[in-house]
Amino acid sequence: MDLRISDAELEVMEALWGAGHPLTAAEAADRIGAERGWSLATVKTMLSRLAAKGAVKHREDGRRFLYSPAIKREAYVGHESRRFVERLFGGRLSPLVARLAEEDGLDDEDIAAIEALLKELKS
Amino acid sequence: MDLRISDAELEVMEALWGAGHPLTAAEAADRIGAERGWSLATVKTMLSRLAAKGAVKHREDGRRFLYSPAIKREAYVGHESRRFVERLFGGRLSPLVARLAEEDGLDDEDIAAIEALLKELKS
DNA sequence: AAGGTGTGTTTACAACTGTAATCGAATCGC
DNA sequence: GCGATTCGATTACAGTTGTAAACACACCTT
Repeated sequence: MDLRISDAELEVMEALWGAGHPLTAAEAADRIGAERGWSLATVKTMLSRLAAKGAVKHREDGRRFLYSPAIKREAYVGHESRRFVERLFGGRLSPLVARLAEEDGLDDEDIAAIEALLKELKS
Repeated sequence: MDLRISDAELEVMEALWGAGHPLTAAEAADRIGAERGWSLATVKTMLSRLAAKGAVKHREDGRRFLYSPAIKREAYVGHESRRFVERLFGGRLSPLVARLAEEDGLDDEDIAAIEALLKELKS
């Protein structure tokens, strides 16, 4: 998967992933527009671009489209995560943890969750 | 720091950070060109753009420049890391760890290093 | 003195991004 | 039926990115 999704496009993907069911362009815009302050036109552009990239697919429903993600969030997120640790940390996660820890990017809850995960991994 | 450094630009920054002392454009190109296969012209473009962004500074040495990073690698990397976990994981690191773990993005050595870090943190 | 060589600077140009406006066709409300 | 609304599609347009080539000027070599 060599699929790159831009920041703005990701916003739209999150709306689709979050909905859990296909959305029209207008519905997607409703789920975003508020804070982001986007016009409907912008959301439509994003959907077209995402469709061109193969990140979303659409089914016709009368004269409009119902859009849904063509890739799973986990897959995309996993891909980007690997790319990221590769790019900045030589593929190792520990230096990232170290860096965030050093800047107080971690609270106790997060730390506990990570420890639990690792414990799980070793069993 | 709202500084964005592109993939190609980062390559040049890594050369400067890696050198540990100021470099001329030609020297920077030497430290990169090989695998990346860039022309000297490309490296010069990157250095100009990085200078314009304030990511590198240059001192004159006769009729050429000696370039050095204007920001520390740790600062940049920390900034980007926060941005990344914010963007995809709501600011929590644990889901990133979970995702990578699930795709075998972690080897034993890395896991041990993380555990050691966390243990350190709690003391 | 003249021609090559190395510098930074300017210009190039297509692809991708962010952010829409416009357009032509279909449909809905009345 | 006909104007208003709503779609997707097309076009816009400036900024960033990747990847350089061209240019003007200084210096070095012969």
